[in-house]
Amino acid sequence: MDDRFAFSIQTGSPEPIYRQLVEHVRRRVAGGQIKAGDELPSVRELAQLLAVHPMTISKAYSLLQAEGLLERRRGLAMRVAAQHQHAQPAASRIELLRPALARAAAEARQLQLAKATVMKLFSDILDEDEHP
Amino acid sequence: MDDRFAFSIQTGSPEPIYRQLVEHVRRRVAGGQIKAGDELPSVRELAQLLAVHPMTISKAYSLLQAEGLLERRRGLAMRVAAQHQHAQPAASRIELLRPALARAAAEARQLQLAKATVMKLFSDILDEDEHP
Amino acid sequence: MDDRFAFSIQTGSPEPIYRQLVEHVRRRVAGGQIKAGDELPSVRELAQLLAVHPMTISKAYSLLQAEGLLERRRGLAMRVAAQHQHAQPAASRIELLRPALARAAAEARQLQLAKATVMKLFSDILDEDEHP
Amino acid sequence: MDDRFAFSIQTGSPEPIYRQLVEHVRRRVAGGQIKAGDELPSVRELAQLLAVHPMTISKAYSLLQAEGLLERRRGLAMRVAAQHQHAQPAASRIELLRPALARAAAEARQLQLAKATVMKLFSDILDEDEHP
DNA sequence: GTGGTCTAGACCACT
DNA sequence: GTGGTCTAGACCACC
Repeated sequence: MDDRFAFSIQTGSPEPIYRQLVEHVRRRVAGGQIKAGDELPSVRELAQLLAVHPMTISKAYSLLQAEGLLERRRGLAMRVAAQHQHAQPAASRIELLRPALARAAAEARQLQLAKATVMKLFSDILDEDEHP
Repeated sequence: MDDRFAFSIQTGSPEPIYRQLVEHVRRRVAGGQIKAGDELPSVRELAQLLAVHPMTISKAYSLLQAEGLLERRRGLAMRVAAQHQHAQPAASRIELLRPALARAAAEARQLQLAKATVMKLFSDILDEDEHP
Repeated sequence: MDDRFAFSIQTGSPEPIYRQLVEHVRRRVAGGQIKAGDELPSVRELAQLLAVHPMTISKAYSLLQAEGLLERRRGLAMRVAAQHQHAQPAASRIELLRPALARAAAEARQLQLAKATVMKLFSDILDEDEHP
Repeated sequence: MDDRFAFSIQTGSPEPIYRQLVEHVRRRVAGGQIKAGDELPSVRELAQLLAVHPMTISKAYSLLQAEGLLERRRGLAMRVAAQHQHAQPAASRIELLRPALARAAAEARQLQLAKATVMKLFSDILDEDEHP
C-alpha cells in the first residue's frame, strides 16, 4: 500500500486530531520515513480516509507549512520541503521521545511498579509493534 | 511531610488540571499509597497549595466520588471509600500503565529508533525518578 | 414545536438544576422519546431557554456523557450515543419509577392516610397530566 | 418498641438529614401518631441511635420549635406543644401528600408508562408498607 | 471548618 | 457555530 497513507488517528482521544496529525508527520519526517520532496495525500483524500472534516487536515498541513516542514504548491499536493535537512540523527531523535517516556515513568512510580516489571512490558510492546 | 499533599500538576499541559488530579489520585489509590479511609486534603487547602481555583479541585473530587473512589461525608473532608478494595495487585496495575507505554512505543517506531536505544533511555529515566 | 426543547426545570427546588436535567434526559431516553442519534439542544441554546448559566447545562451534559448516554463530537452538538440500546422495555422502566412511588407511600403511611384516598388522588393527578 | 424512636433517615440521600427529620415529625404529628404532650427522644439519644451529629438533631428540633410544633423545657425532653391542634383531618392531610404524588406522576409520564401499570405498582407498594 | 451550586465572563480548541 | 476549561466570587447547607 501507498506509504503516504499510513496515518492513524484516534477520534476518541483528548488530543486534538490536527495535533495528532502534526506530530505524526513530524516524527515520520525526523525518522526518515518521509523524505524531502515526498508528496503527502491531498486534504480531501486524507479527510475521507480518516473520516474527519477537511478543514481539520488543512489545519494540520498549514501548521506544518508554517514551521517550514511542508511546502504548498498551488494546485499540487503538499510536499516535504527540501530546503532543510529534516531527518535527524538518532541522538537528536531520541530526545523527541523523552517526554513520552518520562510520562510513562511518572505513572509507573505512582502505580508503585517495580522497574523490572515495567521494562518487561515495554519490551514486549516494542516487539509487538515490530511485527503487527 | 504530610503524604496527602504530594500532588503535582502541570499548568502548561494540554491535559486539564482537574483530569490530571483525577488520574493522579486513581493511580495512587491503585498503588496503595492512598488507602481506604484516608482523608484527602480539603478543596480549599489543595486549591491554595496548587494555586488553582477551588472549583477546579472540586470538579476532580466530584468525578472521583461519582466513580465510587471517594465518599463524601457532609461537612467533612472527602475520604477514600471503604466499600471496595482499591489497591490492586501488580498484575492489574501494570495494565493501567499499558496505554502510556504503547504510546511511547508508537512514537519510537515513527522515529525509527532502535529498540536498544529506546530501552536504554527509558531505563535511565526510571532510575532518575527513584532518586530525584 | 421542536421536541428536543421540551425541557422543564424548577429553579426553586432543592434539587440542583443540573441534576434535574440529568434525570430528565435519562428518563426521556429510557422512555424512547429521545432516541439514539438524536441531537440535543446546544448548551447556549438551552441555557438561554431555561435562563440559567451555560455552565450549568454543560455540567449536566458532561455527566451524561461520562455515563455513556451522550456522545460528544468535537465542534458539533451532543448526540445520544448509538452504542447501546437505551430505550428500555416497560418492565425495566417501571423499576425506575419505584423510588418515587416508595417515597410517596412512606409519606402516606406517616400521614395515616387510607389507601383508597391516596389511590384516588394519584389517579386524578395522573389524569390531569394527560390533558394539561 | 418505643414508638417515639420509629425514626428513619437515609444518610446517602441528597435531602439533608435535619430536613428528613423535620418532615418526618410534621407528618407523624399531622397523622396523629404523635400527639400533643408526647415527649420526643432527647437530642443525644436520637443522635446516637441514628449515628449522626447531635447538632443535626438539635437543628431539626429547633426548627420544629420555631414553628410552634414542639416546645422546649429546660432540662426536660422536647414535647409536642399543646397550644395548637396539630392533628389534621384527612382532607387536609391528603394535600400534604400531593407534591410527592405529583412528582411521581411527572416521572411516570417522562418514562412513557401506562396509567394502569403505574397504579398497579403503587398499589403493591402501599400494600407492602402495611405489613412490613 | 467542610463541600456544592450557580453566575458572570474570559479564553481556548474544534468543525 | 460547537463544547471545554478556568477564574473570581457569591451564597447555601451541613457538621
